[in-house]
Amino acid sequence: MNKSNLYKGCLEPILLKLLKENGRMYGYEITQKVKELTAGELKITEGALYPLLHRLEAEGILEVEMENLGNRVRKYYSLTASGKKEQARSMIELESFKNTLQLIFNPKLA
Amino acid sequence: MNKSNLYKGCLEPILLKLLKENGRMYGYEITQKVKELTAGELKITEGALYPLLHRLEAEGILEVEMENLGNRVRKYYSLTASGKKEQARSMIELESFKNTLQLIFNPKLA
DNA sequence: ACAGATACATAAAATACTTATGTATCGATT
DNA sequence: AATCGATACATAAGTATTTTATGTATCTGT
Repeated sequence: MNKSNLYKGCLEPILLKLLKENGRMYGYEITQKVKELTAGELKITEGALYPLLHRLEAEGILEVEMENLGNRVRKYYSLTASGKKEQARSMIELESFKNTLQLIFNPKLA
Repeated sequence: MNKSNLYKGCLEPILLKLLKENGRMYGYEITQKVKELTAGELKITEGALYPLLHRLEAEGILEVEMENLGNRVRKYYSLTASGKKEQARSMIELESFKNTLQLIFNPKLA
């Protein structure tokens, strides 16, 4: 995902957040959106993204709609009802993660 | 390290930070300190910690002093000069990580 | 006609951690 | 004196996530 190890484990929450914000997105669009949002700091690799999309679809968290562009196919993903719950849970987990890091890295502020 | 995947990649920065704050620490002490600081939220496992300590020592980032407690041995680790640089670098990386996540999860505030 | 962008996909390797297990000492309790 | 939980080290197998590399194919602008 990136030069820094820190982003490991963040791809799923990022993906869920983007789908929540944007309704439906396709893979390539997601990679571009993240690059844009982070001014190039974070680059989602396709090798990480596509398998994740497939897994989350298999788990019923995402659903797919195929769309034809002339001769190409585009696969739009969106959150299912279960996916929306999972997204909310994921955000709570992220909050907790941030708070925990605060406790270690900014003990004065705690 | 924890139930959440998010902490992956954080162990090294946490360790370096603790050693910076406390001068020198031994493995078991580190696991207890993290548990204490985070009120039990984050538990460093020994299976993750000890190999990391060994690796960082091999890389010249940490140095060890053995200490005898009666019949037991305790291994105190501290940052080398190179380790101090690495610690500083690691904190900058963590800041950048936090800022990048902001851009994705709190786009309004950016 | 070609290069670079768009758009999907997978497989092997690397990485980082979890889980399980092992050894051994120490202190407190029964 | 025996047992248990805490202290203190260590490693190995398994799992999960991501990187790197590779592949296919279309579209767009030059």
